[in-house]
Amino acid sequence: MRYATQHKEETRQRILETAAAEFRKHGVDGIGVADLMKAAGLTHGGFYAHFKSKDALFAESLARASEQTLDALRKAIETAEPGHEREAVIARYLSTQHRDRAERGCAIVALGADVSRQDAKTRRAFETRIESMIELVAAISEGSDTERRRTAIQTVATMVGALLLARSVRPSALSDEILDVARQS
Amino acid sequence: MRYATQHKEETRQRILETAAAEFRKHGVDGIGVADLMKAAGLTHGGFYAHFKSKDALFAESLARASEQTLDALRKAIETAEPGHEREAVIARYLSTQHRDRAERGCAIVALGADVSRQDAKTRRAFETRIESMIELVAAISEGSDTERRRTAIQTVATMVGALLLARSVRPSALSDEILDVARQS
DNA sequence: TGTACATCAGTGAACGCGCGTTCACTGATGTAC
DNA sequence: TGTACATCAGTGAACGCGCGTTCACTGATGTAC
Repeated sequence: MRYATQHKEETRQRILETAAAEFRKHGVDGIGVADLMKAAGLTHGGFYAHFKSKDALFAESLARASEQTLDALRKAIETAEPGHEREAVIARYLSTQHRDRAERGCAIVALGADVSRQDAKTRRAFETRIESMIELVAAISEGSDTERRRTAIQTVATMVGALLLARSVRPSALSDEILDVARQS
Repeated sequence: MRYATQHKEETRQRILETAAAEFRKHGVDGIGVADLMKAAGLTHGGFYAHFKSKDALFAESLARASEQTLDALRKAIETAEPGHEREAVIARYLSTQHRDRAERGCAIVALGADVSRQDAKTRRAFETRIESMIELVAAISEGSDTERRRTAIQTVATMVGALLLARSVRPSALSDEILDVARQS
């Protein structure tokens, strides 16, 4: 099947998009190339025409998932009532929807532990996204530059930790309580 | 090799202890039964005389790792200068040693995402440990019962999130900065 | 305009390998006599 | 006290299976004439 020039690139993007979701849902080692390709509507044989290896796909999927996380953050800031950006971001991040849909959620919570076991190159790429996330939150925080950065790091840490905790004990009263309490910080 | 009555139980405990460390280091799917047994100084064949399945071992290892995390917390509280328990706990949890030794560290950070993908029974068992951790931190916090609980949940969430972040971007200035900032909350 | 051909994205069988699990066996040691 | 035997924790070969990866092939479509 010979296709138009952009067809292969479209397929590649579809695999990447699918993988970014599936890896978050199942973890790096929780899903294989064949199932990933099936989820993208393809057979496993074609995979290596698009990616060098499963590891390479994971590294790109992590970048994609991180960018989606940052985009969701930016969107929450944009659509928030002026002066209430911080609350809007926190409410969205610590919502039950975010807790219950790991495949579309924060890459840090879903894949952070997996990332810490990856090679230095992958971890460094991840670092730039963490830095961007901190900067985004700092921009909607109050005080001097130093204070804003500190607040941002604390806020991000609390949100990430609360979501991880809430997700690991879900569903339960404790899970809801953790989201509630963290939302009010 | 016929052994003394307690010998088998000792071996079982050794496997469990090894697994609690190896799972934290590599993730549930990152290490297999054969390597686990080798790390415990045994061959893989004997595994099923001690545990029903790898899943069953993981569930028990998770409990073991969680108990170790709680014990470390209790020890930090006990050995702290009276009135400075909270600071001692936080300093210990957010130390570079804890960041760099996942296999001996907090089960939530190392295995939280894996737990969220386990069955309901395993998640419920994990919940009781999270609850204990919150109660332990609440006991060294200030204010009314309600305030102490809220403070504890926030503190635990921030510590967990900061450690996960610091570990995933390690080693870097950002990693150290996250630990520093979170320590001062 | 119609036809033959080249292209190449995607298919699916096959590869070696390591996984979780099973099982016949071993051999050191407690026990019976 | 010495010897024969039963026990059973641990061994290591073997199982089917799914993994990541390779590769000969297919067949729809763009292009050349």
